[in-house]
Amino acid sequence: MTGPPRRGRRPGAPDTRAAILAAARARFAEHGFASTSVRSIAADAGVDPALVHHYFGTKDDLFVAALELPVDPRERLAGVIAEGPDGAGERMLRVFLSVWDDPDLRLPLLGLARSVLDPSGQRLLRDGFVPAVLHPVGVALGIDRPEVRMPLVASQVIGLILTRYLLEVEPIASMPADDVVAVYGPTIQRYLTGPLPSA
Amino acid sequence: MTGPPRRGRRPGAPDTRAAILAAARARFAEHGFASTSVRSIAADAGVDPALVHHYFGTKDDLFVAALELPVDPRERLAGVIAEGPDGAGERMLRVFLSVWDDPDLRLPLLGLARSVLDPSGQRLLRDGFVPAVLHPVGVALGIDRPEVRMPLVASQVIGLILTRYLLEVEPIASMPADDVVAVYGPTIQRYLTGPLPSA
DNA sequence: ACCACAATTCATCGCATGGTGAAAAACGCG
DNA sequence: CGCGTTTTTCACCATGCGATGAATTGTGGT
Repeated sequence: MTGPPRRGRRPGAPDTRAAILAAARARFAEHGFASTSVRSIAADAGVDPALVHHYFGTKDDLFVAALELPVDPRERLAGVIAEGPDGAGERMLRVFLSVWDDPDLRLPLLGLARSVLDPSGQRLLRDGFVPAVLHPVGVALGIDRPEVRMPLVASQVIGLILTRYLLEVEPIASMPADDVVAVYGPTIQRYLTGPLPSA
Repeated sequence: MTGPPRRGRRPGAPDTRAAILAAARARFAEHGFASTSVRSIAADAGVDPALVHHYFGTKDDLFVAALELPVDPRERLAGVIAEGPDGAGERMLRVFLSVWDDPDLRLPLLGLARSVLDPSGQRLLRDGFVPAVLHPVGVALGIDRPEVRMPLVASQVIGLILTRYLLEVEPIASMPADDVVAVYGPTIQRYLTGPLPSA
């Protein structure tokens, strides 16, 4: 594969890059995009701010580099679809919880979620997550009026994520995943297959 | 009542104050606290930035002045309590919707909600709204384990408010209030009086 | 007309931010 | 060693921010 002599990555100390990425992830996760300064990230990484800009470009570039998700969330939802609409609410919920409890995904997701209220994140959620991730699941499940039902699902999932992981409202934040599924599962299920007004 | 000669408010043009307040409300509602600059507010009001600081003090002072709610939200919830737990979910929902549809409250509430993810707003919601507004309602309703049930209610209400008024996810954003109540009422009701895990 | 006081503007200060380009230090290889 | 590349730092720039205090304008009361 490596045609030419492959001379990249010579010296033995480019883990600084990783340090910067880690610091960026932590900062973005805790304070969101707008309230995070490149300088603070550099300080956390013990590095000159210019170096940050040297490795990753602008602050936006750093943001997407730091918050890039290792896996496509849609893959994880495949299992939900396979078994049809019965119990799909509970299964979806388990997928979301397992994703958020994955240590590799936690910080990137927090970073994205923290920035959900400024314009870019707003569009990402409204024009990206709901129509590109959630809606297809509804279609694949074969439920009626997915364009109505999936936003309803989103409204509860967003509320849950927000209270559990961002605001850390007790006792939701420290509730075992099984209890969360037991409480919210029926809600999601009702939004998926229950009655709708003016149908 | 006015003991001394009452010499206040001499000239006939202090509606500039009101203009500043209106501009502040609009800006805060659209961009939140952090992303709003005093200068932009002054520009909107057609006024020098220093004047803003002259009337209202610091930016934080302006924020609380602009977002002061004309009424105590708890008053509006009184009617919900009176009739007991039956149908309380639907009644609570109607109260929240009527509050958010009140033109006088809309901008202040949006301003508060937009700032819900930075530390101050986070505390306001987690340590203020839930324990000081929602929890007492649960206690007054006489339901069991209100410290668990009311946060559940909060998680759905927050998700609904967010998708309907902040993110404006369709079709939730343009759904008639009656339909909203029909969809979410049973959910809230189940959180109030339905089964709980490990009880 | 004059004066006191409120309303408003001007000119700045100090600070933090994102970004840039050139210089310097560290390092591997021949 | 000494060269070339990479890594890292230094010294800046332009901008936008919140805030301050002095000056200016406007207005009403007497």
